[in-house]
Amino acid sequence: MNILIADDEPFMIKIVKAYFEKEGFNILQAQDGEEALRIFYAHPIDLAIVDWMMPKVNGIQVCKEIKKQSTTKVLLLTAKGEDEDELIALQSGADEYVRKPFDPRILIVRAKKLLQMDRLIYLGDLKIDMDGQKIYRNEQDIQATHTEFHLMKYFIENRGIIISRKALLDHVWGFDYYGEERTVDTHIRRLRAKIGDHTIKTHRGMGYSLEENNE
Amino acid sequence: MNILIADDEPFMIKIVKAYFEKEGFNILQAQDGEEALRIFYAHPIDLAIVDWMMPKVNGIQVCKEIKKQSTTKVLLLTAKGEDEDELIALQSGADEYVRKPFDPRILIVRAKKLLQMDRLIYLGDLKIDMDGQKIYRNEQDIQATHTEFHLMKYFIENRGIIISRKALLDHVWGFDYYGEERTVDTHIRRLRAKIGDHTIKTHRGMGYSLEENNE
DNA sequence: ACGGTTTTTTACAAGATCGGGACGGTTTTT
DNA sequence: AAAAACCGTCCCGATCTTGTAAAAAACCGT
Repeated sequence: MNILIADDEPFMIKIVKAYFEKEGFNILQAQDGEEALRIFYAHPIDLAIVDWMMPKVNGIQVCKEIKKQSTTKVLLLTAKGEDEDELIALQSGADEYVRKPFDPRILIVRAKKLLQMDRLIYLGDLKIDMDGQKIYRNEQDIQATHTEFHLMKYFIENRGIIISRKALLDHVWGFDYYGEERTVDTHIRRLRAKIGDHTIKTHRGMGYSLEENNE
Repeated sequence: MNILIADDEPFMIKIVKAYFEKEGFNILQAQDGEEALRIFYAHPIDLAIVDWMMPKVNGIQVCKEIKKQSTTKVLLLTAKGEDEDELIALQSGADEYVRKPFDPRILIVRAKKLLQMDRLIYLGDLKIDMDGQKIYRNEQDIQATHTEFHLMKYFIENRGIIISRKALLDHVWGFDYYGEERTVDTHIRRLRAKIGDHTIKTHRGMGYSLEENNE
């Protein structure tokens, strides 16, 4: 998850950065609006946390520019406290608005809400969207088929533990499915080809398991 | 659009009601948490604006109850002003949090944002006017029909995720619609003809999805 | 090192799914 | 009233997915 923080106060960036990195986010930083946009165009940003008052290009302009190009989430920060400003912020397309000074935990909560972290699962270079039924590898949709996705889903729900072919047939294909156990092998193989060999481990005579740490 | 307002101060309800009705919303009101839930169960509510401090059942509880049952949006109102409270509010599942006293216009903006109204969405060479019910391609109105627009709207509200035909029938045609699933295909085809083939992607055996980046 | 067993790989045919064309019925516009 | 637009359904050919079988490779205890 890449988060861009744009603020002209180095101290502010330092604080926010520290909190977000503790939560496992990857942080990119900018000191003014121009730099913010340059970074935005050069990297895949999931969320931009932008201060309103910045040199060169202000936060509102950055927000509008980002929103014109993409669906990247934007959170506006501001030292101002007028209701009027909040209106302008929201109308410029910002997804969220937080007033300075703020409790950093609130920023985290709001950021996570914007990023819909609850439906996304990260596993090494993989990202699984449980709602969207998609699997990404290095941000690229691997185009998993129906069975492949449900296989992956069941592995994730039982990650780390060894699952027998029978259990997989029962849960992915349905308990009333009648077919060869070896069919599972083929689908494991197809899935492996898409997500990388290392992620699903074979346990001879027992079944397969999804490994937490791949490498 | 049905909005439920729950607050124990009649004056508060009166103000909010007035503003929202001016915007064309249909308002239902409750004086305490118990009444709020009763109304919620009896009517299709799009958004619940709930005061934290209420007799019998408080706002947090109402929020949790609503979220347990549905995906109805909840906006919490509060006279308190602690950051701590905002955290509790968001963690209880509330979608938005507004402190009293507030500028009614902000409440409107936030409500509309939650309801995904009044928004212009850009998607490659497309522009979708959620409010005006129009879709433009290269600034040209593509003259989408009623069903086509609502199909598009639902895709946008769930962009990037794979949506089954059944889900589309349920949400675009209505959960009580009885008809062929393949009808969806035909409308997808007609929509594609107007917006370009690339935007809506087919996922064999799963459904369709609206892609963020059309390359 | 060997032979039996289990897993991986390859190949292919059956089956399911989808896109597009066409059509008739209904509603809206002219 | 006629014409146009819109909607839902059906069908067919093209395409993708899936299950199975069979060959190749890997594994394991002796």
